[in-house]
Order: sequence, then structure tokens, then C-alpha cells
Amino acid sequence: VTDRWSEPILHVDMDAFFVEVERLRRPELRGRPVVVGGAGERSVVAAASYESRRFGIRSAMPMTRARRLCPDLVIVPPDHREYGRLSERVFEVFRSFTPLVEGISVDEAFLDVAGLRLHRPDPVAIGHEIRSVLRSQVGLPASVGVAATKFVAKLASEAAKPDGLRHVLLAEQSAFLAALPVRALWGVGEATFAALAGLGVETVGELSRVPRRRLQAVLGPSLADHLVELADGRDPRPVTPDHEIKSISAEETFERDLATVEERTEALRVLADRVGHRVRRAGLAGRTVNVKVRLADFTTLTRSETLAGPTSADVEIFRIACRLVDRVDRLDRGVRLLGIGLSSLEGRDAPRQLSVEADPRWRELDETVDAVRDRFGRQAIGPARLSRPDRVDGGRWGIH
DNA sequence: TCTGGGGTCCTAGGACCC
DNA sequence: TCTGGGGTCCTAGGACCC
Repeated sequence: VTDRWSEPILHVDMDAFFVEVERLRRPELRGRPVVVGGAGERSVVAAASYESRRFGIRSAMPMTRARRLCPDLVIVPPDHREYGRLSERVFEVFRSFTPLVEGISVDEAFLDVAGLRLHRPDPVAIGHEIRSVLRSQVGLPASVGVAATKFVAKLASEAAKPDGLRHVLLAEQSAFLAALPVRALWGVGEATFAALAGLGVETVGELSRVPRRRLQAVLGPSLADHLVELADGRDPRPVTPDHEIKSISAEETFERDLATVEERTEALRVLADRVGHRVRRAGLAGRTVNVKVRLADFTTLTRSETLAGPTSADVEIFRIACRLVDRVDRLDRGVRLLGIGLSSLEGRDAPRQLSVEADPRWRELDETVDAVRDRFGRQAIGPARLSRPDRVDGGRWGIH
């Protein structure tokens, strides 16, 4: 038995979000090939307008190539603060319809609207209304997919782009899925796509005809089972509004590979401050410090250390990160990227063992710096600095 | 064409405990 | 002296997503 409410899951996806936010304050960018992204040699496209996509430009593409494809390309540097502000307004719109909103990024969310049965004609009407409110009140275009499950709704919004709505009825779901390329499935990236191509599988329909055991042999049992479920349209995952943060990290690809300890130490200091600040702002602390090192030849290594108790202090994160990076070989060949992350997160006031952070002065210093940064931006104040990275007694610190 | 930055999840081996 | 199986935690790497 189907009725107008058989497909109560919406996936709302903002169209070329960063670009459209820029166009709100710079209307002269409308109708032109625009991308948002860094201008540096090593930067990539973060968002591409539909005009630029006609030249073959896509997000994640190296900026040098994008420029070559479209010499008249307008490149706008990213302003994540502004995108964050607009993202909040977009999510306020979502939550004005239902509390069952699951954000999956700044510009994308699932909504379960089953509870609106008594208030609206059907989910498709709600989808149209959301699009229209986003357009009139926030000034941004969005595409909406309406389906019975999350993953079909997501595929539907993709099919609706740009600036459209697509409804996949339960009755037509298997035909809709069967025709899709496997690459469209959630969980099929480059590697899995290549493995499936080896089996002669190109569409979702072909995937569901492969014997499960054969698929398991090639992809591993977990991924194979997952994909078979999706291919057959089964996706029982509910829309879950609040998920907890698992990790917080900061990384940077340098314009020129770092060659010396001094350069690496300086970079780690900045990254540690960035991570520490964000972790504290989230009211969290972490027990595991992770570092990521990408060498000149692009090999990427990670090292991690789990502490007895959680920390959120810049100096402690910094000191451990330095030690971890030291354990990596071949640093002298040049370091392309450094990253620091904190995981095994807990509430900040969880009991902690005696550590550097137990010295209240560190906490006070970090909080003071945080307050200044929140008000005046990151440039307002540099990293708190110890005379030597291995000196953690707090005896000599200076802010500069 | 030489490949960002923020995340999540999975796998697999080894340590350690019972 | 030689041997077991399970559970949990930690570490490193990799695939994937936007």
C-alpha cells in the first residue's frame, strides 16, 4: 500500500554553495565562470559554478588545470566564516520545518518529514516549499531529492541538480537505481570503482546480479554486503539529528616543501594552536594526538599517541606533535604537508590526569588568547610561545 | 593535470588481560 | 613446559565523503 507519504525522506543540497554565497555580496559574479579556491600553485577548486562546469571544471580539480581549461575563470578566495554564517541560516530554515534534520556537511542535510503528515499535503510539497524559502529568505538555490530512504533521496537530489527537485516513487525505485552507474553509490570511490570494473560491473543493475560471494572475495565482506543492500534499495538508516564530533584536526599544504626542523616546528606551533582553539571552543578535550606528514613524493604517514588523560592545551598538543613528527623518517627529503588532529574526545571537564594542563595558568592563557581571537580573528594574536618546545614548566612564556 | 582541508569508517596486527 | 580463545585498546594505513 502506498500513499503520498511513502517517501518521507528529503535530501537538500545547496547548489555550488560557496560560489552562490560569494554572489550574494558580489552580484557582478552572476552568470560568469567562477570558482572558489586558493590562488596558490598547489590549491584546488573548492566549489565550481555551473558556468565553469561547462568548461569541464569540477571541485577538487587542481587550480592550475582549471585555469588552463577556462582562461577567463574568476577565482575567488574562500571565506569560511561567511559560509559558516550562511550555513547556519540554511539550517534554521530546515529546522523550521522539522527537528529531524541530519546535517552531513555545511551545505547538505537529510530531513525526515513523516511527522508533518497532518500539516502538509505531501513530502514533495514540502520540498518545493523549502526550495522557495531558501531562495526568497536566504537568497540561495538548492536542489531537493525526495525518496523512501536516505541514500535514494541523496541520489535523487543529485539527479535534480541544478536548482531542481526530483521525486523517486517507491514503485519506480528499482528502475531508477538499476540505471545508475555504480560510481554514484555511496561508498564506491575510485578504488572500488576500479575493482568493480574488473568484474565487468558498470551499473547498479549489474552489481545486483553478481553473486554475493564473488563480490565479497573482491571487496571484502563488509563493503560487499553494504553495496548489495544499497543496490537492492535497502537502507534502514534513520535520520539522526545530533551526532557527536569524533575528531578535530588542522592541516596545511605548504607552497614550498619544508626543509628544516625550524620550519617544521614553526608550522606545528601554528597547527597546534588552531586545533587547541577549536577543541576548546567545542568544549572538548582529546586523549589521542595524531600527526600527519606528507613528503615531497606525496607519501603520507601518520603517527599517534594516546595519553592517560584528555588535553586541550596548545602547548601540550604542540609538544606531543613535535615528538611524533620526529619519529618519521626521510623528513629531510622535504615536507609537503603537516597536520595535527585530536581524537578520543571527551567533555572538557571530564576528570583528567595530572598533566601540563593541570597547571591552571596554561588554561587561563589559552582562554585569554581564544577570547581575543574570537573577537578579532586569527591574525589578531600569534601563538603563545615557549622559549623551547621541550620546556613545559611554564616558567618562561611570552606572547608576541 | 600533479594532486586542499575537514571529516568518518574500516581493517589488521600486536599488546595485554582474563 | 606448552598451549587456548575472547575481548579491548592502541597504532598505522587506506578508502571514502563533501
